[in-house]
Amino acid sequence: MESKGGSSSGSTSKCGRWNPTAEQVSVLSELFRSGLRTPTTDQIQRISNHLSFYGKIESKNVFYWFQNHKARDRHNKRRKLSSSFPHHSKHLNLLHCQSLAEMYQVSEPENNNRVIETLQLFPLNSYVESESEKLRVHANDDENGDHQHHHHHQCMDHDDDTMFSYTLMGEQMEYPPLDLRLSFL
Amino acid sequence: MESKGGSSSGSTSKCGRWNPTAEQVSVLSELFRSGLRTPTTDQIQRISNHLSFYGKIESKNVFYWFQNHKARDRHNKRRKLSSSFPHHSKHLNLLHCQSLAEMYQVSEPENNNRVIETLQLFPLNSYVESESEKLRVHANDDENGDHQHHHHHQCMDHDDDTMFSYTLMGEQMEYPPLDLRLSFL
DNA sequence: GCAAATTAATGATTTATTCAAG
DNA sequence: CTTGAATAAATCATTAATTTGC
Repeated sequence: MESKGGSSSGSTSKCGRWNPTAEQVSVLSELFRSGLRTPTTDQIQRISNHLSFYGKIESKNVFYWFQNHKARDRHNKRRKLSSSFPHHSKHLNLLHCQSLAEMYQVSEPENNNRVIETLQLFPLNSYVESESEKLRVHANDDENGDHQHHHHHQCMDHDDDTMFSYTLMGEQMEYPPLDLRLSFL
Repeated sequence: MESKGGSSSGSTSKCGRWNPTAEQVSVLSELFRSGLRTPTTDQIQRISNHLSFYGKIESKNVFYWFQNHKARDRHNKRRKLSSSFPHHSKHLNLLHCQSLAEMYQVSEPENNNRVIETLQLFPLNSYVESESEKLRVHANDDENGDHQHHHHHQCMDHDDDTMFSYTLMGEQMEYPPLDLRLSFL
């Protein structure tokens, strides 16, 4: 609420640290997106000048913003790459590949094999994957039987890859309660 | 009505497309609410396995469900956010894709001169994706403005790089539009 | 009550962007 | 500079809800 309270000279926050307004962040993000990564001193000065219209800002804030943003962006990208492997890329992987396991057989994670501990039982305490770190596991996937080749017409071939139900377990069971049903993760 | 007619192997519908049962949707929603957004192949497999108890399902259905749900959730949140911005007046409520103007980098006397050749306007509400989602900012290393792929899209197809004006968005605005605000560089 | 017609949801495809290996 | 990998956005398409006339 305070981030845009003062239109120009941000009086809201105690001047502990720069608190960018939404507009400032937008402009900075756009500059970043446009390819600007390490602005020159001159550019920093200009950016700061113009952003001062939206709130209190100093040149060093701009400098730090770009530095932090560059680093975090790189970090995020790296994490994203390492943690998510191809499930599906268009219909190449998921739909056309006979065995995804061949492609996705990643090595066994050392000790982090199981997934999302928080979810394992009751997920009532909502685990949120935050921007700082979404816990993600490169679990070795066992076979994924996604082999479909569907063309533009329906009549889809249902290779029911995972066709076993709880009836295997013997008795006729009711639907398990919702919260228990999540335990498979 | 018939959506759960077949308890397990959905024989009800003609296999046009997956028709999730209420239980399946419940579980998926619960997982989503718990923070799961892009399940790994392994997770998809498990989810599909366990949801098959409630009806016919395939892995790709799980995958698509999460994709769609994530996208639509994000979309809804974005719209909600943008509509709940009574703060700054007029020009702030640009919703989706609109590329209003392009701007050029003025020639910097220095050699370090980033380009910013064609900027599409970015959504102003993009600074908050959702409460459980990371702020996504992207770098772009498009240095020399050679876009070899421009498409015919309906929403944004502005190639006239010299056409822009403030008046597009209204008459008197407090803040210049974002893409123009970059012209100070 | 019931279906044809219409609308709203949502499953499934296609397209556009992105970073980063090569 | 090119291309691979992986989305996320946008779009297409089909199913369910619902409206409507009988």
